[in-house]
Amino acid sequence: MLYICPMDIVEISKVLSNETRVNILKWLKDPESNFPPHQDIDHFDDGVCVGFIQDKTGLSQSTISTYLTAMQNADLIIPTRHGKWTYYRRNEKVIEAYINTLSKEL
Amino acid sequence: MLYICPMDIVEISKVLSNETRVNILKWLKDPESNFPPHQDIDHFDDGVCVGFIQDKTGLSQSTISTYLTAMQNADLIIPTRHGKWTYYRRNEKVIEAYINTLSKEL
DNA sequence: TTTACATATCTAGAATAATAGATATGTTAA
DNA sequence: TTAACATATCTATTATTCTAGATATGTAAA
Repeated sequence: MLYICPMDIVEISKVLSNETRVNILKWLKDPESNFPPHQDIDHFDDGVCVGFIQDKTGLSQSTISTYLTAMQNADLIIPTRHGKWTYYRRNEKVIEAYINTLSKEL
Repeated sequence: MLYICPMDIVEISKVLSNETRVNILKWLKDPESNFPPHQDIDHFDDGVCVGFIQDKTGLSQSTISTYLTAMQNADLIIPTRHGKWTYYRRNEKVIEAYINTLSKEL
């Protein structure tokens, strides 16, 4: 079981206090249903590229990049670079640990 | 099982994105350990009065009142008036429902 | 019926977050 | 190499949150 510092509750809650960021996490649960197929690779094993996420939200590229960086800093998502593209996938262990921590601490 | 609208994730996460508010929720889990006994009543059945919460945080009265109002608006705590004092206790059902919703939706 | 007290609300300044345009960085293709 | 592209970072503006002092409201005691 992954240990999440109780102080992280605040940091992760900050990420979840924005609807777009919550939606991104939800969409990444099921990329096949929520995004078109990638061109260079035929799977979503490393997640979804930034451009697709941006298109889906309708927000600017810089805003989405900022959001994804914040989510990555909170360890909620994991980036992988493939050529020109950065793919983001959920960090299931941290998400689960966060919910477990809430169950215990909150 | 209480239904929590997925949109409430954002509202409740906003409450939890502040360390003082998280602490208040934690303290209210075990008032006997975290607060002195009340004068007029010899129990914490309806929670803890605002003044005690304010003392514990060290923040101003108006700030704590604002926090408690926000937490009440998010249904995380329940107020009860006894004479001059307002007591706040946790809304366990909503807290549990929030965590359940996160488990399913997030 | 004043006075004191507990809490809520109003008002405002400071701090932080949201957001996008411009620019920089890193990658691939020509 | 240059050019094109994907993403990240910088800069700046607007919006929201934090926080407290001042004031209002509601309750109980004198």
